[in-house]
This record gives sequence, structure tokens and C-alpha cells, in this order.
Amino acid sequence: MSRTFGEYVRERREELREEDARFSVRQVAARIGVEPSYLSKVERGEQPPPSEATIAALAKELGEAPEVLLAMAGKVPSDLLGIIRRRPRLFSDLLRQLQDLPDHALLRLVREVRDGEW
Amino acid sequence: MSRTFGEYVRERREELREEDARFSVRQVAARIGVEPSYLSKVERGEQPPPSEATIAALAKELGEAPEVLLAMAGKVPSDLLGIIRRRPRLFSDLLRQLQDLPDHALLRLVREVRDGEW
DNA sequence: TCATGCGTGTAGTATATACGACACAGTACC
DNA sequence: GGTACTGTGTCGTATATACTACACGCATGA
Repeated sequence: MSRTFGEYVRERREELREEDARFSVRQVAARIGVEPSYLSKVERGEQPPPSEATIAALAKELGEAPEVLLAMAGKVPSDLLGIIRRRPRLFSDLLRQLQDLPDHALLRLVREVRDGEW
Repeated sequence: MSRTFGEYVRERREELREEDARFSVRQVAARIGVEPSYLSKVERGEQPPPSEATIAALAKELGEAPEVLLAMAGKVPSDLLGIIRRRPRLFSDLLRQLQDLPDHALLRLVREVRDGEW
């Protein structure tokens, strides 16, 4: 099994804590606006991952990409959902076409679109 | 305001009903596995749109693309969520890059990927 | 020794999600 | 004038989501 959301958060937080005591459960919880006991339970997998907003705040604290943390929580950033919902057929087809392409092909695509070649 | 989920379903169902009496609230509800009063309320917007599974069954009944009905319900097909979650950074970047491209550019992209030009 | 901070256990809550059960009034057919 | 079908109103429910409140025992430092 791969690393769960809680395990991953705990690892990242403990890492940061070695260099900065402000990364205790209590203090991180206070900064992201939840109760320490809740964060503790989430990290140990006793509670399911929190809401998108709380995960985003946590990602910021931990210096992580919110998308990645959200993905581990089984979620997808809501702005992406909005993009798909605006043109559902187009983006559904596109994603299903792209799903098996290797990373490098997708990266090339991102780059080419960014550089205005589309 | 644009057509809501319920309004759209009702319109489509009534259309089909003109040609086939089997498209009553009661009979459609029975075929998709919900209570008629529930479908009635959903169509009139008294209840929020149903679950993905129920919407998919409804789309099939009405001969509609499930993606479109789901989008009207404020949802995104769960298989697409899975695709994004597997490579969250890549697909997040990509979708954000593609969000403002016109339909024809996206269609061209879909076609080119399908034809193996990637 | 005692205040301060630590992680965690127990219990409870508010809100949303996704419906079902049942009854009722209207209409159409024979 | 019953039978069969229609849509809908009222009420209730099970499950999930996203947490809070509070207390406990341990460790550390003054």
C-alpha cells in the first residue's frame, strides 16, 4: 500500500519540525484553523481527510502543492471541476484520450500550449 | 439564468413522452430505480440532483451524454476524477492551460491525440 | 513544584446527501 | 362507476461530512 494522506502529512510535518519547533500538531492546527485533536486524528488516519479548504491551508503550511495533497485525500481541486463542467463533453473526451500518455508527452503538451502553439 | 438540471430532465422526458407513453414520471422512475415522488421533486427542483449513479441511469433513459447531465448537476464523472488524481500536478497544469482555448482547438487536440500524433 | 506545552482519548454536533413510504386528488377508459 | 394510471404533497430516515469541546497524562524548564 502507498502512503496515506495522514501518514504523508505527519511525515512532512515532523521533517519541518526538526528545524522549527513551530511545527507541532498544536501550532500547525492553530494556524490552519482546526482543533489539535482533530489534526492528530487525521494524521493517524483515525479521521478521514479534511475539507478542501483545510487541506489547502495545510498544503501551504507544509510547502506542498495543494493538488497533490488533495489527490491523496481522494479529491480534485474545485477550480478544475469548474473547468470541466463548463465544457463537459470536450474535456471528458480529452482527459480519456490523454489518460494513458506518458508524463513526458503530457509535459510537452503543457509546454506547447503555454508557448502559444495552440 | 440557464436551464437547471431538473428543468432540463423534465423537458427531455416530456419530449420523449410525446412519442412513447412509457416516459411518464412513474415509469421512468421505476426503470432507473427511484420512487416516482422523488423524481418528480428532482424535476421541479424541489430536491437537489441525485447521485452520480442515478444521473447516469437517467441519462441512459433519456439518450443523453451522462457528462452533460452530471455537469448540470454540478458534478464531474468519477472516472475523470480518477484520471486527474493519478497525476494531479500534470493534469492540473494541463487543464488550467487549456481552459481558455476555443472549442475548435480542443477538438483538434482530441483528434490528434486519438490519431496517435502524440 | 508548578506552569507551559505536548499529543491524544472520549463524546458530541451541525449540516448535507440521497433517498423511501405512503397517501391523495385528478383523469381516462370500459 | 369502478379500475388503472397519472403527478405530487407530507413525513421520515440512514449515512456521510467536517468538524468542536474538553479533559487527561506526560515531559520540560524555571
